[in-house]
Amino acid sequence: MNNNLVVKHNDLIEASYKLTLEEQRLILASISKVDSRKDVPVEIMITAKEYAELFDLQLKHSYFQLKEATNNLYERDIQIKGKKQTERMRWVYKVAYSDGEGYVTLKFSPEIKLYLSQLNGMFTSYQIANIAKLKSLYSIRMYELLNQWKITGKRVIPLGEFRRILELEDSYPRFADLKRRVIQPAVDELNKQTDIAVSFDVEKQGRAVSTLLFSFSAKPVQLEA
DNA sequence: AATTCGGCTGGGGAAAGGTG
DNA sequence: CACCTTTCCCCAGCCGAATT
Repeated sequence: MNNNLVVKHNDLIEASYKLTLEEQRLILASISKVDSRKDVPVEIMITAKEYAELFDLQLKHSYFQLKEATNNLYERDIQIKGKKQTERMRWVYKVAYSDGEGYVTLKFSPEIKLYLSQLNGMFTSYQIANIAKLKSLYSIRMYELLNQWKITGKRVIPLGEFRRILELEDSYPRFADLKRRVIQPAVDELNKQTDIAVSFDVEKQGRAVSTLLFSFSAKPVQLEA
């Protein structure tokens, strides 16, 4: 057993991608099996039981969820901003579901591995338990983006950058809608379900919002359910 | 211009419930 | 314990009206 720690290079935190909640959970469960100081295991195995326990789900529902999430994940891609180019790649290059045995295996793409292992500096880490209760699509991403700046407790993100990271460039053209359907729900959920207390403000250029300003701090230690 | 608020729709998450 | 289908409800996403 490990301590279910997720460690990602910051370029991965700020990469542009979109996953469903289940796919996101699968990725995080997989990453938690990687020792960021060492090499990524060739193949990672997740059992339905582990999955259910990590995210507090009923076991009988986790089989199908896990199977579907795994198959969907195979199709997902991610764009990572390099120095000169933005690279597009897949999360995994192989997945398998073992019928009758209740587990999946997956292999991270070689390129993705670069952001998960042999890390020294420029990475963000947190416990899965801190985000296990999050259900809203963007909450987990937001948690990571904030956590990256844990030392200062402040995160400033240009609006365009925020949209790029969450792949919301073509959605919610009106900022008011983005705020109501994405930012506010995520902030509310983080305040309710995680170990940090968050508030946010905006900066305007003329009349339009140009930058998001998040402030956050660790909540006083509370009892874990 | 921008905002908030109200409301509509489609799709998906997850609960309910059942099989072997 | 492993697996599957059906059903329901929530919410992502969009839009109009009133307001600043």
